[in-house]
Amino acid sequence: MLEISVIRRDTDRVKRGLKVRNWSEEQIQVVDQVLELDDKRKHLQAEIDSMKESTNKYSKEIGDLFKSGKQNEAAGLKQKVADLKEQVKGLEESSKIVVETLNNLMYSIPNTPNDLVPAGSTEDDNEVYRDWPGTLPDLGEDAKPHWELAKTYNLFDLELGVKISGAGFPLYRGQGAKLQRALINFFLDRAEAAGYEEVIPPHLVNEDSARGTGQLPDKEGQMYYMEKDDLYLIPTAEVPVTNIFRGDILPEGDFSHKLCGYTPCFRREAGSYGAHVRGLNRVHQFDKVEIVRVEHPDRSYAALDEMLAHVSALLDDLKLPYRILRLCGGDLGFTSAITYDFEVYSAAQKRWLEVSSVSNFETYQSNRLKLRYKEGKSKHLAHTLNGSALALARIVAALLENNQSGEGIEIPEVLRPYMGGKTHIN
RNA sequence: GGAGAAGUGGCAGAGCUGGUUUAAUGCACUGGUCUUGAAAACCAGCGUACGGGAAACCGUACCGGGGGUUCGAAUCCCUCCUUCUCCGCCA
Repeated sequence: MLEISVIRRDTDRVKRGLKVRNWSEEQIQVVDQVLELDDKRKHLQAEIDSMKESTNKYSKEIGDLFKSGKQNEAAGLKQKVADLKEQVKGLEESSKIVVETLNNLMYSIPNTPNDLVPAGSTEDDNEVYRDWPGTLPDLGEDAKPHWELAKTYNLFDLELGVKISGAGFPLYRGQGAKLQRALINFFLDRAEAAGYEEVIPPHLVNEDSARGTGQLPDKEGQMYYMEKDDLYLIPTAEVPVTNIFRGDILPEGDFSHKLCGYTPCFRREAGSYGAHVRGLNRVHQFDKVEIVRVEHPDRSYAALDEMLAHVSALLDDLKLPYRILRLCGGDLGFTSAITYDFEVYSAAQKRWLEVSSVSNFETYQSNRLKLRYKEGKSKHLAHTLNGSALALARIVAALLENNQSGEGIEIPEVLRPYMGGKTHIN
């Protein structure tokens, strides 16, 4: 969440940010409410503290009286303390309500967008940051969508997934399963080569973790929840990997934190049905390699550029046509200051599929995580970033469609070492 | 899952018959004295959060989390979590 000190100091900027996110003037008033409540909170706290100071002093005096055998003189003081405690109790109740209300409001304020983020309300307002320079492949009318190709070559089976689990849980098999494995290994090897340390994190996380990266309370309905154990299935590796740093204070200059991890991702995607979610376009479980960085505020945007270059290189090597979008305020994630989406062109469906999202959260997550770094004697919130590199299901969809031919599906050269040297799936 | 033990500041570790504990002591760390330099020795400092203050500094809270008893809780009670030992189960 935003720092209260920032809301106080840069009130106008915070409000402008909400406007970029398409908030109404009325909604934006929440900022003023927060400041009022914080004042209230401080007042109450000061009052409570000074009363407690008195009770502490009286208690000490009582102790001294007892030790010097003047028990009867303590009675009056005891009464004073009892009265004060009664008052404190009342004030603490008020304070609790104020703090709770304040926190809820704070949680409801999204990150302030970077100045580069265009205003806008829907995905149609996203800015094309880098378009595909070439012409898009035209496979003609005979081109098959990936779900048909999957049947032809026995790559994945959605009906079996339905039988075993339900809609949206694909079962990969044969060359399709191997292709998943190949892509995961390719992505991990590339991340490792770029200096990211590989981690295999837990796939279920507790509430603190889900809150730390901002999935809670904003996206509660998006996650699978295990009530019996009070755990959430991760919607992305971002959650367990970023939470590695929850509560940390990094030593001076210690910004070598580049992590990558493969995990399955689980998303409820409630209410998303219809033709546009066919096949692998939108599923409840998919595989993804994520890259995560913790950076000094002065260098986080340089890191973001590196991450964009990293993801671009992956897609270049897979020979998939793609474009990069800079998300507009209305489409920007709640916790993000700026997000670039990568979309690949899926030639049979003739549509762009989002395969990566690379974001700088600046201090929004680190404030919730209490992730700081030391600089001299002071401590400051670090910047956190992450990006998909890459999400598999839609990459597979595009790969199958774009690479189909009479000889089967051509395997991109960079994947062949992972596919037993084969050039085609057939 | 069952039985038992334990969780104290960066680490180790006392306190746990409730009130000189503002959490002892050691190590680590920082500054200083000494030294050509270093080590050793000695001296001093050394946690986090919130609030007040220009600052020095002051106040409050924190001894796994939450709640309770009491004028007063690291210390007593309840509850949850975690770790360790033994047993059971198991990839």
